[in-house]
Formats: sequence, C-alpha cells, structure tokens
Amino acid sequence: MAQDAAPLVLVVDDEPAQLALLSYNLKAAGFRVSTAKDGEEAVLAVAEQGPDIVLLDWMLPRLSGLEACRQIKASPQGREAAVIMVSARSEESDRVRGLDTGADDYIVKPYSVAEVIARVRANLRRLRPIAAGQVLEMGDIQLDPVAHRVTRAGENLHLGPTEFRLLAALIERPGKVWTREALLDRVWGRDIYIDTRTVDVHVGRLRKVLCASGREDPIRTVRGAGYAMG
Amino acid sequence: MAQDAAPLVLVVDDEPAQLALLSYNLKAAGFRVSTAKDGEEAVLAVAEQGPDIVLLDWMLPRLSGLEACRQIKASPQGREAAVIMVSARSEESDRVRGLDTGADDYIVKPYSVAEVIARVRANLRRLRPIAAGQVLEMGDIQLDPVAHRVTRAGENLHLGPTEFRLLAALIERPGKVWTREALLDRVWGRDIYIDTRTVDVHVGRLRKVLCASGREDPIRTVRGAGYAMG
DNA sequence: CTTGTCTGTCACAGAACTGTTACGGGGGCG
DNA sequence: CGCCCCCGTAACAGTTCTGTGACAGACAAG
Repeated sequence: MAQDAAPLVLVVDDEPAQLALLSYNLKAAGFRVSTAKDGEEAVLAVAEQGPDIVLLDWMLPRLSGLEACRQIKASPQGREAAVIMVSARSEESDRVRGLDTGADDYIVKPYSVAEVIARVRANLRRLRPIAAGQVLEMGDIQLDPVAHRVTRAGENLHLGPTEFRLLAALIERPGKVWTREALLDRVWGRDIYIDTRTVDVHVGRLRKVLCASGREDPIRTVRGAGYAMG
Repeated sequence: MAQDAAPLVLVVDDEPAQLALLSYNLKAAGFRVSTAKDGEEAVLAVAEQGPDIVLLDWMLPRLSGLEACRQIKASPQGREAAVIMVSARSEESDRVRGLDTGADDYIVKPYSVAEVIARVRANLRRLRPIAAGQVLEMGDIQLDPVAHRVTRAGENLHLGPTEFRLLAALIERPGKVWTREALLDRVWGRDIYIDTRTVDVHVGRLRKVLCASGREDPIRTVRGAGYAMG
C-alpha cells in the first residue's frame, strides 16, 4: 500500500474519455492517479504500484473486470486495496457476483463524478479500520473487533484503545512487518505528527499485557525495520 | 519488458549472415526477434521495444558492444532486460570487463545455435521471478520480503538488516554476477561512500548464517568480478 | 474538585549492528 | 618458484537501535 500522503487511485477503463474524465477529477480532488486500459494492465499495475483504491470497469478487453478483480484480490498488494466495480449492469445478480469476487463496492452507470469521489473517500475511510466483522485469531490470541474484546487462551485481557488498534493491525496481517511509520498511519491515522518512538512504547505496553501470565511474546521485533506478529 | 506471450529477443551483430542465422533459429524456437546492426541502433531498439533478452556482439561499428551494454543497462528498459555478450575473445579479463558493465551472461565464439538458444532460455527463466512481490526462492532457501523472514530447509535464520537486503539482491536475480559497486548501490543505496571491501565482510557474515548447520555455500565468488547466487 | 486511566515524550542502559583494518591463505602469471 | 593481487575472516571501536521506567498532561467519571 502506498505510504505517501495522498492516496493512490488506480483507474481502469478501456474508454479513453472515461479515463480522462475520472483522472482529471480525482486529481482535482487531491488524489494521486494512475491508469490502466485493460484487465491485464490493471493486475500488473496493482502489483507494481500497490494503490489504495482500484476503480474497475466491468467490461474490459483481455481480462474481464470480474476476473481482474479476482486476481487483484488474490495478490498481496491487492488485498490491501479497496476495489470498486463500475458497471452499466444494475441487476442485483451482477452486484452480488461483483461483491462475491472480493470487490468492496459497486457503482452503477450512469454515475456522477461527485458520487465516484464520495465512494472513493468512503472506501478509503473504511479501509483503515479493521476489515470487518469476524474475529481475528492468531495462536491462542483472539481479537473481536465488534465486541472490542481480546482474549489469550480464554483469559480476558484489558487493552487501552491504542493498544487494541495496534494489536488489531498486527494480527490482521500475520507475518507482515510493519514499519513504525506504517503503524502510525494505520493505528494513529494519517497526517498525524507523532514521534515514531511512541510506537515502541506502545508495543512494550502491549507486550506486557499479552505476556502477563508468563506466556511467550507473540510480537517479533525486526531490527531496522519494525514489528510483526507470527 | 514485453508482457506478451512470446519473449522478444534483440539480436545485435554487424554481420548479416550471423544476424540471419540467429534470427531464423530463434524464431523457429518460438521467440519474437528484432535486430540491430550496430551499437547505436541497439541502444535505440532497447529503448523503443523493451526486449526481454539482448544478444550483443562484442565487436560493433559506431559503438562498441561494451559501451552499448553500459548504455543499455543505464536505461530503464535495459535494466529489465538480460544482456548476453557474444565475443570471439575468450580471455578472462574480457569476461570480467563484460560482466563489469552489467552483462548478465557471456557466450564465446564459436558457439552452436543450440547453445545460444539454451542460454537465452536460461536467462529468461532468471529474469521472470523479479516481477512478483512474492516469496523469493532459491534451492532450499526462501526469502519473504514482506515478513522480512529467511528460512533454509524450513529452519528459520536470523539476518541483520544489511545481510537481509544483500541476500534479497542476490536471490532476486539468480545467476547474475554483481560487482561490489553494484551491490553497494543496490544494498547500501546510491551516493554513498563506503569501501568496497565492506561488501566482502558482509558476504562473509551472510555466508556464516546461511551455512550455519554445515550446509553448502550458495554464494559463488567470481574472482575479479564479484558475487552471484545459483 | 478529585481520582484514576490513558497517552506522548524523554532519558538511559544494554544489545545489536556496522565499517574499517589487519593478517593469512591461495591462485594466477611471469 | 616467487611475486603480487584477490579474497576470507577475526577483531575492534564507534554508532545506531531498542526496551523500559519515569513523568506530566489530557481527559472522563464520580
């Protein structure tokens, strides 16, 4: 995922006019924009650029939007991005099929530019917090985002809000090494001005709680890089 | 790099007979082929066509193969391509100079057409894996760039930050011979002023970790040139 | 207003990492 | 055979990075 200030939106459409229209307006709205003309290009662009949002047309040459979506969501970079399908088909069955392949949202043509930008913003907000619904699990640790509850080996643990979001970020992507900057973005929010060392302190506090009953430390420190779980 | 099914090979030779021979046989082997008659043409063709492989004759009019190679490797398209130098000179010093300019492989005349095709295929195999952000693998060694994790035969290895980036560079381009300067660029960063001997020391440390359990050394020292894996 | 919890920052000690140097072994070449 | 260059490695001193305890401010609840 892009770590820069402005979120990166990848626009995929085979019609140059649509591409230009969306690019222009998204840039005017403060986003960084890159484009792709067909499904294959889109999949490659996602892998290379790691956009935050993908605006994916349903009808595409070489690789249908549906299949492109599937491949994007199967890639490590794509899992971090929100995919918004754009289609002329408004039937419910298509909507279901689109969301079924992993799309995060669905826009029906004809749309207003304002609507697209609003949806992009909405999905961007939704991307930050925890994925959705289900209980996140790792080893004997369980985190329920809805109930706001954490247990280890059945035992209930008390975490502060920041520690909770920190653990949520780490547990959500097992094995991934987060840099301190990335964690500040993810846990504290963008455009925030905080010393990166603060992350260390909170990791320390989180560890203290997690290892309270003398258990093994589940958080791995990667020297010179950051922290990871699993 | 060309994304189409058939890989594109650029053949550069000033002798029409050689050009025809190689073109014919490479096409028969299923490759797309384009040609250039001298060094300047070659550099332009690389920029325009973005070939996967460049077969570059050492003796060329207007721009020597050595200089052409340097310019190709300095271009964005050329960095993605594998350059195979073709030469009548078999002396070690020339081989070193060739690899030093960034060539990926070296074929000595007289060669058999079968050998050329085999080399092209081999370099193509090496070239592919770079694209994906997946786990890099080589023999029983695995490197996960996201998790920052290295294992050998399933066993977890602990590398320092520099050793990790060093291994990542080596494993990313199997078989490629890296000069110490190139490794300093890639691993330590550009515009840095560090003794090249430092590379030796870190290679040594990396080897010690990799061969901890008495395993075979996967890093090959190319005397007078640098290091390579595989 | 008081109290307790949570949060960000700082300071400091210890651990890990890094670049350099020096020394010895080995191979190529005259 | 001897010289010279190249390479592997151990040692070292300096630097950077990390874990932790302490502390004051913010904030909400009582």
